Order: sequence, then C-alpha cells, then structure tokens
Amino acid sequence: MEQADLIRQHYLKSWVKREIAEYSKGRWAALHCDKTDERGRKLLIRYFGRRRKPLKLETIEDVDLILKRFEAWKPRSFYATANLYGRLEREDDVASIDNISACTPTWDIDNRLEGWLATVEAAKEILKLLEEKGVKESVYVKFSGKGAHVQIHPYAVSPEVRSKYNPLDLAYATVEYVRSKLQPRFVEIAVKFKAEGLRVDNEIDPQRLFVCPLSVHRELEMVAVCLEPERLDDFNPLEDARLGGPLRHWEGWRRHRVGEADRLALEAYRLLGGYPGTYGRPRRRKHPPLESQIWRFLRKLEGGEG
DNA sequence: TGCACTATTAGCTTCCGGCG
DNA sequence: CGCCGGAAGCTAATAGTGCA
Repeated sequence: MEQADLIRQHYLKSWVKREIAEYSKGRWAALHCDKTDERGRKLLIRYFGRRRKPLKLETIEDVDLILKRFEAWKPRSFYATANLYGRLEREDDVASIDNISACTPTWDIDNRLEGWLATVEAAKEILKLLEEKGVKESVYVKFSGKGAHVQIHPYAVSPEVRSKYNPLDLAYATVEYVRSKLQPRFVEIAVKFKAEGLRVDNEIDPQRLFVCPLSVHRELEMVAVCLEPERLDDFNPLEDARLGGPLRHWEGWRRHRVGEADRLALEAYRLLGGYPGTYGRPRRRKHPPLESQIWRFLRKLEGGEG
C-alpha cells in the first residue's frame, strides 16, 4: 500500500485519535506534515488560523478537525509540549513560563533504530534510578519511532510543589540530575553495544515538543507506542510498531501517583537549580554597565567636593 | 573647558543549522 | 513553522583623545 494511504488509514482509527487527544490535553500541540516549505523542510503547524491560536487537541473531534484542515499538506506526526498550560487561547499564553501548570520530565534517548537493545539498556538505567528515588508508578517508556522517551507523569509532582516552584524548572532539574548521575553508564552502554549514536539528552525547554503516543514517526514508517517499564524486553520495534502492522501499545501511560516525584524534583532543584535560559522570564532590569556607573559616581563625588 | 572626532562595548538584529 | 543557540554584523551610547 502507498505510504500516504498507510498514514491516512492509521489516523482513521478512533483509538489512535483518542490516545493522541488524551495525551495532548492541556498541552500545546503541533502537527508535522509531509509537505515541505521552499527550503525543503517539513511544515510544522503550531498555531491555528490568522489569530494564531496555539494548536490544541483535546478530543477525537479536534484531531479529526485538524487532520481535515491540513489534509492537503499531508499530516504525518503529532507532537505535544512537555508543558501543560493553565490557559491556552492566545499566543501570549505560551510566551511566559508563568502560565505553565505542570511539566513532563522526559529523558530523550537518541539512538539508531537498529540499536534498540542499547536504547532499552539506557532506559532501564533511568527507570532503576527513578525507582530508587521513589518514582515507580508514574513512569513509562515511549518508543519514539526510533529512540525512546522515558517520561514521568506531570502530576507525579503534587500541586503543592508545583505551585511553589515553576514546574518547568522542576522538570529540567529532575532530568538533569538523573542524566548527569547516569552519564558514565550511558557511555558504557554505548561501548558495550557499539552504539556510537547513543545519547541521552535533557531537552526540557520552554516549548519542547515530544511525539504523541500512537503518532507516526516524522521520517520512518514506525509508530510511537508506549511500553510498560516491566516489559521492555518483550518489545521489538520492527514487529510491534510498524506503520500498518499490529501495534503493541501500553495504555498505562496515564497512571500516576500524585506526589510520587516530589522528593526527587525538590532534591534535584535544590542541587542544580532550574532551567538556565531566560526565555519567558521577566526581562532583567536594564542598567548601565558597571564601568560607567563607577565613573558617574566618581564624577559626582568630585563635583560635590570641588 | 568645550567641542569634534575616534574607539569601545553591551545589546540588538539577522542569519544559519539542527530539531521536534 | 517556529524555536534555540551560536556567530556575525550592526547600532547607539558613551568613554577616551586631541585640539583650540
């Protein structure tokens, strides 16, 4: 069957649309299309219409609407932000980190598809450390279509903690903390499996997108499926996640225990601090450079005395 | 001391590659 | 598409200099 047809068939399934919509709920969504711009890059739609409303997908009907609206551009992949937002109506709502109500700590394991065993090994290391830190029921692994994402449910950090600290900062620190602790292990794994492409990145930033469960991969003929942490060994990408083939997808990505990640998030935040960028934060107060401040001060002194 | 010119610099803007 | 981050280029403010 033609590839475009396979994609269209895939998104006809209502359970596929349901997973995409439920995952995207509260997040800023995006649609990657096969149509390319004049520079040969695939179109990524993040806003809707002239008013540039952030793309939002909350129901199966929303997914249908978007697919229809952008039909001509050949929709291919669905993404959603790591962040959940308080309000998501206008462009402003995604411009400030103050509007972030929760965030999904995500370890992005980059690797070639053929290196899946190494990807699994890296994911297991992360899961093991998370479990040692008390985070077990709110974690899942998502096969991205190539590598994998280990994600903690955004509500595993309690509302109390989320209201006290910015959720993006907490998520950033959480990912960085675990990642840096395990970095030597990742290198060992890369060597052991001869997976030179293996990398575990902290990509948490104010607008970071990750692929939605059951989305088609942006290049490969693969589907992003969620995996139960205990069953990583049972999964074989080429058998279980091929576009058009039978899909093994774990719907347990929703499960979580509120507050389970509080301790880890706070420990990480205390140790490392939050997201280092300035985007979305109030701009630093403008002041003259130190040098000229001193000169001004000296001149004032001289003027006053002489 | 006042003025015109030059040098310096922080902070913009613009471009690019990489990415989801 | 829109973003990040880095590099390069630009700009406006102002420190510094020479001269009358």
